[in-house]
Amino acid sequence: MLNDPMPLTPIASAPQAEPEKRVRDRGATEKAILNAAKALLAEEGFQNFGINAVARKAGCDKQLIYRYYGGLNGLVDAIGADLGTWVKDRIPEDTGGMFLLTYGDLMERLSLLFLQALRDDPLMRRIVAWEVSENTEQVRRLSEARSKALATWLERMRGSLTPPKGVDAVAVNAILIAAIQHIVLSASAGGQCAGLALKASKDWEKAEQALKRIVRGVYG
Amino acid sequence: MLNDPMPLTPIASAPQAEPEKRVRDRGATEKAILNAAKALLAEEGFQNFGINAVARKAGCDKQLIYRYYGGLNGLVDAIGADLGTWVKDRIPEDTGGMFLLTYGDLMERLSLLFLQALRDDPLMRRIVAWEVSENTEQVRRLSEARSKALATWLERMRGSLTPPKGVDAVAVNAILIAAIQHIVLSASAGGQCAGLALKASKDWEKAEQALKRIVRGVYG
DNA sequence: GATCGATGTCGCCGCTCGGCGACATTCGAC
DNA sequence: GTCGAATGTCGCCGAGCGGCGACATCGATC
Repeated sequence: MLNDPMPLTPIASAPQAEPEKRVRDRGATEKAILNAAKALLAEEGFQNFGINAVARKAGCDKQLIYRYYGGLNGLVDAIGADLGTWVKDRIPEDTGGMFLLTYGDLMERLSLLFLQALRDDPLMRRIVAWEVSENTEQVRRLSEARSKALATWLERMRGSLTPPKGVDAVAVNAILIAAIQHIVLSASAGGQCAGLALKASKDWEKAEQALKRIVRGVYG
Repeated sequence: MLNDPMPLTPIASAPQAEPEKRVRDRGATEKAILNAAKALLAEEGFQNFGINAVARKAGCDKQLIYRYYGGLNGLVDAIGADLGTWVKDRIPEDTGGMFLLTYGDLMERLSLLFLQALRDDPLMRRIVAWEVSENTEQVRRLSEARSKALATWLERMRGSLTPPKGVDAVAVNAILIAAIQHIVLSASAGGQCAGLALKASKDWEKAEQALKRIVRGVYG
């Protein structure tokens, strides 16, 4: 994924194997930094996320992060902007709602899709965990970007379906989303949640079954 | 929150040289350390939780933490053991189940009780956030203690009621607990969750209403 | 060829961290 | 009284952190 850390160090001899010197390519460097930051966040979490770590991972000097992104905050903003692509990757065009007859059909499908998407996306998971653990400027920016991406995704998937009368869909859906996020986070961190094991796919089937039951219970 | 036997500590500030002589009381020092650790965790979260910070807050030398608790891990164990008291504080003896006719009644009540308890307990909130953010030895120990306390609480409150047939109560309840935990964490961190504001008591009423609806939907 | 801005690199600063060795003070047993 | 252990204190170490000034190198332009 990331370019190997340029063996330009003249330890033994002049590298004849490299006819062309590594180009000074600001765009590539910026990309390397951004990718390193995303990868670092996804792999290590926000605990060890800092200027030095990103620079190490990107194989560049940390000064460049200051120059190109204005420091960690700017870099986090860039990650947030990059999060917009999350939506496009996760909209199945073909099942755009024409087979979803009821709001319950829709929410059942969305719940399972969101669950799966979160399980498959370590970066998103780390960001969610970050959101509930800190309240710094960086987190706020990232959180806003994620929130917007999620809202856009829900909006696009919803189509023209409307929730049944008498149900506060915003509140209910917030709770459903909260449940999904926390279940995935718990599983990712400790392999279980409130006594429910969440490791084998059999475990996840039980969770999905329960989730469907809950959605159907409230939305019919 | 915690009884402070020493009137010398000003509010959340490093204790200066007291005119009053400080007695050599190992028990009191141990208590001060434990209280400082709990308070620090509750107030600052796990980000800045370390030997130096605890010692500073306790107004003692960090060496004593090593001596008395065997380091941070032992101190965390002590916090975990202390968590057992959580159960006793939150069992209303009078409404021990005799007015709860159905499992749905029970779970509705438990959900709201748990929600309120979490909202009122910053330490517990921080621990939950810690659980989903890290997977270190310390977190594992603390998490286990919390899990056991929660399970005990649920067990005692459940009484003799049994869930309806055909419902995977373990899975469903895990999702409900996950939802509550994440809602409270999100609110605590950012004042909202998935587009649902969670600041004013009016907001919380909406959330509670939605939660009740969900519980009733699945448990009747 | 000389110049100058863009790009990349190096090393220092002050700080906090966890850990620990060494010392100071007090108290109880004898 | 004496002495040893319990209790409390001090300061150092190596490491990592964010931040930044100064330098090195390259490419385009004149």
